[in-house]
Amino acid sequence: MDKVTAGDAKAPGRSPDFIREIVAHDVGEAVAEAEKGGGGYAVRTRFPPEPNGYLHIGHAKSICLNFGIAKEFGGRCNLRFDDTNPSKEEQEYVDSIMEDIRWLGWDWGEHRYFASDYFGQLYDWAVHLIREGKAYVCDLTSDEVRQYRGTLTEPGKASPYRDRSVEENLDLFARMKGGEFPDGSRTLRAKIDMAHPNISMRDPVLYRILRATHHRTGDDWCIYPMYDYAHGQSDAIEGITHSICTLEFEAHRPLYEWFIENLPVPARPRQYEFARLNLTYTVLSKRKLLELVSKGYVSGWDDPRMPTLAGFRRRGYTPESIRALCDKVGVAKTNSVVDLALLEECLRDDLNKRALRRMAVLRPLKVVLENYPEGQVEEFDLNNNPEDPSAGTRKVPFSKVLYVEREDFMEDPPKKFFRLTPGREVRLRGAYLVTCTGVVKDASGEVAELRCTVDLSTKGGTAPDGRSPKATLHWVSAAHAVDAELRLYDRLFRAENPDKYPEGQDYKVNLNPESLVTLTGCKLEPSLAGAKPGDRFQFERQGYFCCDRDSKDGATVFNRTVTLKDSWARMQARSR
RNA sequence: UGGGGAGUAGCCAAGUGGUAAGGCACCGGUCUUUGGAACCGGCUAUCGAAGGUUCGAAUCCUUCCUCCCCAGCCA
Repeated sequence: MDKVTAGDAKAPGRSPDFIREIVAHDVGEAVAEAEKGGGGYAVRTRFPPEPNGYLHIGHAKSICLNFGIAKEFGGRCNLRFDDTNPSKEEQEYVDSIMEDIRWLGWDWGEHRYFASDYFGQLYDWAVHLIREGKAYVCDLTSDEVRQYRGTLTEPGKASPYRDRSVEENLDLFARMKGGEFPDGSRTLRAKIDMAHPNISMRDPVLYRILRATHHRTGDDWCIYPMYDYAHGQSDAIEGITHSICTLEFEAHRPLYEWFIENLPVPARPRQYEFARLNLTYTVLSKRKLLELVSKGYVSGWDDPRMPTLAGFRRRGYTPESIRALCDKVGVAKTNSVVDLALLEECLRDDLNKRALRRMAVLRPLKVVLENYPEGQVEEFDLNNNPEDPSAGTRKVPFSKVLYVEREDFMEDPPKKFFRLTPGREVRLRGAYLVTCTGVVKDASGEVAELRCTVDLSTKGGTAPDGRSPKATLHWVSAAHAVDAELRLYDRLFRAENPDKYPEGQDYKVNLNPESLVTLTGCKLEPSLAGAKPGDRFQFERQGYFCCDRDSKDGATVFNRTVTLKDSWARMQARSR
């Protein structure tokens, strides 16, 4: 038995949630008991994913809760795959789940288990229930079972097979296991109470016959335990003290407890329920995520628009930012929908402190500096991160022909537009103050090029007379620029609640047609040439970007993780 | 109309009989070589409603209202 430790029940600056309060209380009693010479215990939790899909941000909340509590109280958190339905579960999913939990920053040590590890024990316990007269083999079809179950307001009625003898049940159950009966022809059911007001207590199914190759046990079994029967007993086998799950299992708790009370299990875990995480502009149901992937609405489980951990990772989110979100949303029992903006803020807060700054021009507009010497190249030292002097500086080349952002020029600007316009002086970040002197247009009248003059006395961006333009622009030297593809991602759904749609439609009508805008021919400063997939940067004035794994030599690809806050854009939107 | 839960600001969420924390969003302002960041201020909540108990109620009692979950051989 692990050592009893109280740990720190209180995260700094935050009051403990109701589950941590329960755990702290239980640990307190265990410590007191241990001091009186009793056994006591250490906290044991578990994260129990079903390997039938990729982990998403909703799982992150559960992961942080379970692993977080174990860590804070000096206990342990097991990783247990709830793999009782081989028709939906795959090895690919168990691999991705482990990768994602590790990426999030948690470690289950040696304690990785599978419900399928317990199939033998679970079977023996089912036999035990039969012997006690508390379970029976039922020959009703699934339709009949449904009819016999009753409704929310009417009691069910007993299955005609409910009173089979122990011997007959034992024989039948063994033959179910032995493969003598076709799929779906019989079930093993608990004998509880067909009139119970809680429907999950009306003789729930424990085992069904199902011929499917299991990702771990292969074809060893043709009967598989149901969740309700497998979960609590798996908890008991592992010595779980606090079995934390989401609200929809609250009604199953009496059944969870019924099994624990009626079986010779080695421990008495207790179940607690909390509200799952929901986000605006996001769907998190596994069915929908699977549909988006399998029907090609996104490029895969790790498409940067997916709310999966793999998607967030590829998009450029940090594990720290996701953990910060989980920390900030709290743990309670109210159904809630958290604003996506909170997650974005967690990310910006993290990356603002850590991401190196770079200059990248998304939509290039050529600028010729008329009075700058032809062929001359200067190198400026720019801060890698103004928030963190220890991040140092890097060299950025400057020359006569540059690119600036097309959006940073307007020939006929509205009031309060501070950037480039004919006759106006702006600062080129870290370089010089320049003034727009001319506009060159192409045959169609589009602005093709800008002419500017440089004030050579403003080297580094400060004027000797102290004048300071209102705008500072990012730029890239044309001759030194690295070409890149930039993928500008936006929310996958345009509706705050994607599940609200017109009659006869479905959630997919809310898909955002502009969730991905791909830009090619973007111009990056040369220091970005060596970026590796996964590297994150702040492209100044644009947002945070992450080098994508699609990058090849000479063909760099960056994903936009999130934009910077843009008060100009907000102002524009408001005035419209 | 059965059972199980939940209602505190636009969104989360503390609060556990002593006079409503904090975060996000939003709105101002200061500062700024990122229209970013930082900093300051605002957002002044009939605590779902109505009764009651109490010197005192978001917290206790009663009734009512609204929302969520449960009728898979899914988890």
